[in-house]
Amino acid sequence: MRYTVRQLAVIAGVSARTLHYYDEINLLKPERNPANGYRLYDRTAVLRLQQILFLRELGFSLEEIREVLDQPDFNLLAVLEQHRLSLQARGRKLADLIATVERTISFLKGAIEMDVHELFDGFSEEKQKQYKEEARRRYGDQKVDESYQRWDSYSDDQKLEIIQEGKAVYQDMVEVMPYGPSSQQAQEGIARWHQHIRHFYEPTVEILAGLGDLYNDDPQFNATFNRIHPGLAAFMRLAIQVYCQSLS
Amino acid sequence: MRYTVRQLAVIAGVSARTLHYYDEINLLKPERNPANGYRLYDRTAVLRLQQILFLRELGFSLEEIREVLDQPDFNLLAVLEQHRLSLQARGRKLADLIATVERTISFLKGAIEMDVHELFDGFSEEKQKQYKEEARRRYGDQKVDESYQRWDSYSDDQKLEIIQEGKAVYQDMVEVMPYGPSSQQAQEGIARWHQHIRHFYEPTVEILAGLGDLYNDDPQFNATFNRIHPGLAAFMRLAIQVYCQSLS
DNA sequence: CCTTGACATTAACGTAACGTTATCGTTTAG
DNA sequence: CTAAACGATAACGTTACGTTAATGTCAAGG
Repeated sequence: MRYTVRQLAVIAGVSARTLHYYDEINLLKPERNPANGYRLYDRTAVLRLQQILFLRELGFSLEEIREVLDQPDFNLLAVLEQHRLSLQARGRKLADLIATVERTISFLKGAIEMDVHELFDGFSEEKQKQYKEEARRRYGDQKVDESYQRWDSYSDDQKLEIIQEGKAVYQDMVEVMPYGPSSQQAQEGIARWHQHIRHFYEPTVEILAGLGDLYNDDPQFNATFNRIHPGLAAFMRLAIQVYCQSLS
Repeated sequence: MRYTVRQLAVIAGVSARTLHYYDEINLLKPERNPANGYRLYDRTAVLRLQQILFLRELGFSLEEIREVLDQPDFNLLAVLEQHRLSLQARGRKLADLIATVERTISFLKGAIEMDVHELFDGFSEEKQKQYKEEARRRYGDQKVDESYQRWDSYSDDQKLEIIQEGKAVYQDMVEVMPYGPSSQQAQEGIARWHQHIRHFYEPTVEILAGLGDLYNDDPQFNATFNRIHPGLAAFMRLAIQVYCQSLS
């Protein structure tokens, strides 16, 4: 009994194109019917296809499969052991990747909380208290409480949206850096930033200037800004100072 | 400061071709020097490239990266969560694959033990006893014990080598099947097989003939041989019979 | 005998993300 | 002024097929 392409394809659960391709790359060459050129697969071809599909499922490339099958005295065990090692290496890489993505996710989540309320609570519990106390000293209990209320009144979606806006604001600041901190462009950027932080509280001139200092003097804030772009923290402080002068 | 392709490529640790390609697919389009058509990458391009490379490291496709970056209000967090899920799915697939390979390896190792001493001990404990008793009845205690000693004297590596040789022997038998069991080719194959099984014991004519019968009459042996090639068991028996006649 | 539908064939392009020539123009160092 | 070094574009190669497209073959029915 010999099979035509489609017959074998159906039996083996592959496409006819796949068999054509295996023929083309000399991986599985069937006999031919001289009358019409049809491919004819006999039992040995079926067996070989089984082997091919088996190894393919194990993740071997067709090239490797051909090498293995065309080597009459190949050591399947050694090949499989080797293959297992490379699969495990891939697994480790994938695990690393997932870990990285997860770290990024939690970093972003943390950064959102931070970014979101960075003006008062910052990063760690300790820092949070520090900022809060400092804020209470500088701006009074009322302002601080009001700020928290304001922020908490947003839904999660709204919070996210605001964060996105914040990112855009800082990105814009980066782009106007070449024009200098007192340039028209930079001042427009700071004005936008001014609007933006209204989501957190009603900013007074002192608060604005204080933020400019905070961005520079606090190592973590500083790092955050300079990670967006080197020199951004310093640029922001200068631009904010100019902005505040123009307000008064 | 603007960078040329190579300059940026060196800074970012990618190839110039990569930058050409990103330009080509509209992922990162630099300015052009109108005089000579050279690409010019400014700071914003550098920033965008950083983002691209970051997302690429996380396993995003360039298509996805473009969608993400060109959406000004994209939700990076949601994208990452989704991405994490697909990575984890890939991880599960890989783990399944590795498990399959490992099962195959231990199956093969088991099969080797079986294949290796199949002539006396076979597959299950029960079968093993059956074969052993049958062997003792047919060939005597001494022969059987000697056989086990002989086999046990080999190292694991040597055992593996012998198994490989066995596979080659049976493979050769398949290839000479078309010539018939009494053909020159088949008889040479049996002679080689005869040599091969010396690794297990000193074969007498009775043992040889008995093995030919065993290969056919025992369902598991029969299946093993016919899995190598349909009809191999029967072919072996016939060829062995001819071989034994020529010996006496 | 002819048509029709289901099959067969080969040829060709498309995929993702570049690597690798190959040819040709431009810039720069000596 | 020349040669090296760098820029540009064009085009093919990679993997494992999927997907048309054009064309030939076979069995069954009218």
